[in-house]
Amino acid sequence: MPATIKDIKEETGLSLATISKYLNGGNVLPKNREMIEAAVKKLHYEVNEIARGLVTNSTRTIGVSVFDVTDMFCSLILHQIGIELGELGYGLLIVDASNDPERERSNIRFLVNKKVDGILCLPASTNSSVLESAFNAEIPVVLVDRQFRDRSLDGVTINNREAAAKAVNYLIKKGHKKIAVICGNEESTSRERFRGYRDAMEDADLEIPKEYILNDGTATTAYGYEAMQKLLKIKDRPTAVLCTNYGINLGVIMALNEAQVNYPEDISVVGFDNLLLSNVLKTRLTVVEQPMERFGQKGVEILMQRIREKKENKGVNDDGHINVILSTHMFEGESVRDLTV
Amino acid sequence: MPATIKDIKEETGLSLATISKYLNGGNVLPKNREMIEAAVKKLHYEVNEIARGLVTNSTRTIGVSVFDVTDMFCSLILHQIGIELGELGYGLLIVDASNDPERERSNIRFLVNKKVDGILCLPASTNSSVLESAFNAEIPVVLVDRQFRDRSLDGVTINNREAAAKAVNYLIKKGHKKIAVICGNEESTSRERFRGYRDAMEDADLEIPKEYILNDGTATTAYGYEAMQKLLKIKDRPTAVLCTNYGINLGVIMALNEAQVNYPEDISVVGFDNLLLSNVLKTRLTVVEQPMERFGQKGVEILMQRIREKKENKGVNDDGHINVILSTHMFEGESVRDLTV
DNA sequence: CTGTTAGCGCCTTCAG
DNA sequence: CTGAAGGCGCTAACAG
Repeated sequence: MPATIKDIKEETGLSLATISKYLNGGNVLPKNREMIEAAVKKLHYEVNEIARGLVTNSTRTIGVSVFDVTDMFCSLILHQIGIELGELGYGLLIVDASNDPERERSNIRFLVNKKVDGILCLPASTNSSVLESAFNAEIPVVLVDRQFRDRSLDGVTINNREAAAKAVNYLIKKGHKKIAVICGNEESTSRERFRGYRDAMEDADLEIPKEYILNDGTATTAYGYEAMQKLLKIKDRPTAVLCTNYGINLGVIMALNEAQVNYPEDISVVGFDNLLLSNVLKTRLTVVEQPMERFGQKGVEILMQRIREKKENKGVNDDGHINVILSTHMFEGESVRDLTV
Repeated sequence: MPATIKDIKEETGLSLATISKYLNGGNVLPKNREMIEAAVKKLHYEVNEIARGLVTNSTRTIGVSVFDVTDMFCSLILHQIGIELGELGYGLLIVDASNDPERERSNIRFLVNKKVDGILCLPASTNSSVLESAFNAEIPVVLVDRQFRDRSLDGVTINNREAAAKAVNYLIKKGHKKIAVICGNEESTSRERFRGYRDAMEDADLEIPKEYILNDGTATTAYGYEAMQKLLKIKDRPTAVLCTNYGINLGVIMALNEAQVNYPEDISVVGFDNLLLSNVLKTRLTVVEQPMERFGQKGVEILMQRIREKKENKGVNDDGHINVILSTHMFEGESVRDLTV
């Protein structure tokens, strides 16, 4: 059995209170300090955070729920959040929804039951009801990357609509007129990016044939692959395609390679996120870059603020939300052909 | 404040014991059951796992420490472990070492303080001392993928030496004689794979020029990139290169693309792990496939066994270790040129 | 089947 | 600066 504070009381002859105070950084007589330190070492004493959490009603632990750990986007954000939280002396409890809303719901409940001080969520679900248990327990929640459809919460995102429009405008500037889009039909990000695509096309008075819109699946590599195959079969093939996320982009590249269709020669490709993939491909991809580190940074920052407020006000205040909008940047790779020359 | 068991006692008039029993699946009179259920719903009651853990001295939570969350290999295993543990009704606490042994050490301590019932570890460190705090607390630990240099623990691995030899023999069978290797110099996997490479070369009486051995860095994409660049500058260029892990493989592909060196025409490439990359590249990679799902499955299985044993024997028994060796498989892509034809 | 009583390991008043 | 006492929320014997 691991040593408890009692064992070190026996060892030192001091009282529990004194030892506890020492462990929490309080002032203790030098000789007592030494005695305690010696006992701690000798008995391999480690604080029982469970017991501590019970009395302080705070675990110094943040729950992080991601829609899919194997998704590069998620794991990069997890990485960043881990660093951020580590510096603040907070631990993090990571749970993976594997893109399953039901699992996500029970994951959140798990976090609530574990009494995390706050939750950062990259939701798989589109409806805020997955967070019900957190709301009931009055645990602060901050969304990262995605928002819900039914109501907006504290969060950090980019302006997805604008970003997609920027990408399309880039294509237009390069002389493209026949531009297709492949995007998911669920998450807020996909939906907003689709709107951005449409905005830009309309603003440029460009027609959008029905078969140029591929948005009847989830934003995965598998869907990107499938959608691109469809696109290649169209008689009036588009000269460019917008992939509204990293996964789709991967799938598109797979389909192009398989069909021996070259980019940018035969078709131009614009995607999102300048992650690993782009560096491994012979032809570097042109993409909308998101500030990956800042998602985590800002998310943690907002969450900490909320936790502080809750402690001070003795309750969650319900007046409005903070929504940080990060800026994006077009990375010019070599996957877009310039048709104006 | 979230509701406690006391609140639902007030609400129902029942005693704490009855309510507790109900919550833990015990038998209760139907009408009482209904009362409790109603109160639970009304008050949004959720068990406080912290308090429960304190008294049961078990958190039904497993700690998982990975060397790098952003590493595809890690995240796939995390995914699998999450599913496995979910089915068993266990939660998991994920911590990320970011390849930093110091961080890993404090992460493990964090898990210990959180009183996890067991730990699954994909270590960043090469020495078992990072797990000291877990050993002291007598928390069962199972290693996944990697072993330590100083002593072996319960774990699940592949036979890395054999796997690498298999890959080299494949190259030899295809007529290659000038085979280089790029591998890390730290983790057990890299070291073993290097030995396997040497075994196979020696068995075939093939010479290994010094400059064919690139093993003075960490097994990362960056190192793979750098090492491949060096390899390309050699006068007597090898006809094939063995990449001892996925990251290195990525880096190698990057370097080849950049230098406009084609594979398998100009140089053949064999790597490890048939992950995303292979599907995205035009030329499918020939690799040693590891059974990704089984790492997690077996790891969880062993850990659960240890936890059970500990509970029964009231202590960790120290007689020997379980080391499960998973089998591997050569996946034949198109990245190896057949020199025998 | 239900209720009463301890106590898990720790922190936090409050006296001394 | 130190000690004694109470309690965080829950479960685990018991006794009824």
